[in-house]
Amino acid sequence: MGSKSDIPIALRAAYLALHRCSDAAFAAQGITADQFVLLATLARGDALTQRELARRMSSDPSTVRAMLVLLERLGLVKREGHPTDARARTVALTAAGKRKFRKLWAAGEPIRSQMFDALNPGEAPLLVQLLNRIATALNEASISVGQPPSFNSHEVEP
Amino acid sequence: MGSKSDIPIALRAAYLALHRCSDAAFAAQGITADQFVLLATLARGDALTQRELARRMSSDPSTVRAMLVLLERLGLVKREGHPTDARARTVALTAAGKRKFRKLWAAGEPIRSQMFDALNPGEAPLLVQLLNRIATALNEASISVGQPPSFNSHEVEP
DNA sequence: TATTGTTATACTCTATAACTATA
DNA sequence: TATAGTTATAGAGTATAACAATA
Repeated sequence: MGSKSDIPIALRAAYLALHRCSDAAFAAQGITADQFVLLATLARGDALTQRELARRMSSDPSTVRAMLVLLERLGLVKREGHPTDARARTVALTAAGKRKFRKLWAAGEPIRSQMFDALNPGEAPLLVQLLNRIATALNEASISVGQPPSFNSHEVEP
Repeated sequence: MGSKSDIPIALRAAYLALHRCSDAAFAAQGITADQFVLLATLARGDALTQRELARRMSSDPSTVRAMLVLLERLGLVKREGHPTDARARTVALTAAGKRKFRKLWAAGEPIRSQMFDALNPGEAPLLVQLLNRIATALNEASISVGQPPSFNSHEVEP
């Protein structure tokens, strides 16, 4: 009964530690940990719709919109009309946004190293795999609860 | 270079999935995931000071105070003067708070099971261990950055 | 002097619901 | 009818700084 109920606790403690370290590391550049995640998501897949961006950040379209308005004011992202779907808008990093992200990525390197170095050889991929299994299980569960059975095309990464 | 930068992503995805599932599971009882964590922390160690409570939740005294005011209004926790330190106040669950927590714990059982069942035998303790190592590494790092070198008595659990 | 807690304050993230304009 | 995005709105968590009372 021990480790089963310890999983949520350990997961929370690790994530909050990461979040605080990230906030501290990026504060000098006026960026929050969550804003960094948005920028990083754009950096690895530009010209996403807001919906797709929200999905990849495992966030909410409304939340993402508020963040985009903020980052647009800082000149780090730009939104343009979607080429084929007039309802949608595509989001991308500006040139300044790309420069900013490179600096942020460098500022975050010590954090990634600290996490990686806390593990023995081979444990990092394993950890990632276990976390992904858990995330998938939880997300599938919430679907089956919230919606009637249906076809769900459910991929994690492109 | 892959799994190293995947760790933060996977950690975030897993935690946010947990947080959303928890919010959904507790919403019917008018409690948030974070409030549940506070109640659970009190349930396993009653009569803590607010500072100690904040530390164990890896949160902030000011944040915890706001949550306590809210939970006190709901009649789930009570604060009393500390027996020996007149500055401090001890926090404890009320009888209603204990009943509430038992119901919440039951409501959260499916979530804990989904996480546990997503793992193979023996992987759960391993995952907890890896997460704890990461949290410790990150917390120690933030201390050594934020403060001049000094003696730091740094334990995780009593 | 250092510490516990309170207060005031502000900002970010989160999320729902109603709305528009397209598909 | 369903979807993409906007708007209004609300609340919850986070955190800093100044302050009182006490150690």
